[in-house]
Amino acid sequence: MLTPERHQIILRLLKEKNVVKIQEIMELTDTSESTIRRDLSQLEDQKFLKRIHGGASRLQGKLQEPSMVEKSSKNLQEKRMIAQYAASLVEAGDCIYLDAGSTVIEMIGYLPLKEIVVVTNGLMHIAPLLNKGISTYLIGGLAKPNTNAFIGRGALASLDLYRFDKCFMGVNGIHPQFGFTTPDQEEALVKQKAISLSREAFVLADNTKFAEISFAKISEIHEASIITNELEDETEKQYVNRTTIKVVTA
Amino acid sequence: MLTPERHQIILRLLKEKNVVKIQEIMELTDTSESTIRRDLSQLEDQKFLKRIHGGASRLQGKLQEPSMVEKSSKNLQEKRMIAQYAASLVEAGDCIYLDAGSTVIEMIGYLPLKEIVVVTNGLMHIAPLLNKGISTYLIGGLAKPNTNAFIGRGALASLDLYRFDKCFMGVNGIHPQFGFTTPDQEEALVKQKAISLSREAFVLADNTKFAEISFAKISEIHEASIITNELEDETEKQYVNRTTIKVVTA
DNA sequence: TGGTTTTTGAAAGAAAGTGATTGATTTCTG
DNA sequence: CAGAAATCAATCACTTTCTTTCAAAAACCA
Repeated sequence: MLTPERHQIILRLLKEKNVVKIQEIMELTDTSESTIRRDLSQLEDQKFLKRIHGGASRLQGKLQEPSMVEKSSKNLQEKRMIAQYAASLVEAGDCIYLDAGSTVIEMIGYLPLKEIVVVTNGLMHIAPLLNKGISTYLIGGLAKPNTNAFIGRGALASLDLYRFDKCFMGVNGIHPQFGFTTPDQEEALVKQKAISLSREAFVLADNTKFAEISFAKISEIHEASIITNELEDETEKQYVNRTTIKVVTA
Repeated sequence: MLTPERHQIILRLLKEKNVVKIQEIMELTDTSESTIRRDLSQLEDQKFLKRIHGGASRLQGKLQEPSMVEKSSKNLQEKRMIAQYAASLVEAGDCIYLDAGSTVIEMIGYLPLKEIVVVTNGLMHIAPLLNKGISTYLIGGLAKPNTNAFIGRGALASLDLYRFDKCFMGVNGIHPQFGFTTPDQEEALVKQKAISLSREAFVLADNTKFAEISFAKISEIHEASIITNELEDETEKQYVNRTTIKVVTA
């Protein structure tokens, strides 16, 4: 695993949890303690986090925001392009599943108004969906702090009540060996189950995501499509050669 | 448990209660007295709190939170009194159900922080519960516009996964013949089911509510209590003669 | 391919965190 | 006010985590 990949994972974890233990990162990245320590030192030098005894903590204050805001706004337009295309796939009468996550949430604004039913595990999706007058179901389960997603046994059991025409999944990374990845195993289980209940699965991923726990081997998704923006080289294309890939351009 | 996590917990406790005992923190964090003492010393050095005999107290000054900003509504204060009393019934280790609704939501601020699990069907409850660091489960189901409650088949099925020590229900009205009432049948079904899964049921009702579809005949609730503020006459008391009634006064 | 640089994992001693104990101090109670 | 109970600071032994160092493995480059 490449160094910047690990760094991404660490920062993502921190964003969700405020505090991460070294032990935790070791397990997730399958690397040694030494390596993680070096990573944390580097990230601390770059002012991305603060090292603490036993791990690292997010540094709160002004220094954090500019980089994050900058990044999100830079990616936002690309996310919207992807989201808009994904939304165009939804047809009248469809029952669709929307995964929690920032890319998927952008779909809501572009969804057609006609007679669709949406099921989701994303808390933040509810308000905009209801605003559009769309029939909205939330699956139950344990509320996961900071990500506002629902996971766990309750979530899985609730999912069993539904069948979907299409599901749209967010993703943290795409890895040639592990498939689609996310840093939280519980979340991975929910994604996995939703996919299994859906006739077609679509994965929304901007091209920064091609670089954590896998929730589905690419080959396991039968009718999967990855919707992304421009890929920079052929190396990335090899990751997705077993699925349809739709590249959205400006 | 990492040091900053404990510090977070301590500060959160202080934010709620102004004063916190060492004993209390020990139980909540499952650490020794020595450790908590050290934590308190550090936090005092950082000017986050003031140590006092037996624990710590919030230092009053600039950093005060605007906790009682919204005293405006007369009804709100009565709701809060009722909610505060109801919250005081919750004990460490309890698994409780919180009904959607404006009176019940006021309970959240008064809930004890120790090791409780909350299950709810109220969308608006999630954020404040997570803010307090409480383990929070949402039942699934159809999102009902405007009330932000979850109802329907999915909600009922999700409920089946849980058992509650106590449940706290909002109510629209109390009627001598029909019992507790609510205008939406679907919501009534959810309330009914939650009550049936709970060892004890509490109904929160300010006295304006005494006069729609019943979700439970009063006699059907075995261990029910109504928590209300002052009742104005005996007529109203007759409504509740088959249950415990707790009248909260200022 | 062969040499250089970078990355990695392991090990040893240093540092920090933890829990128990002691005896002093404070608070409670009759 | 006096004895009991609770709380406190200081210390010690123990555990975990940290830093430093070094050699092996991997990646890089000509």
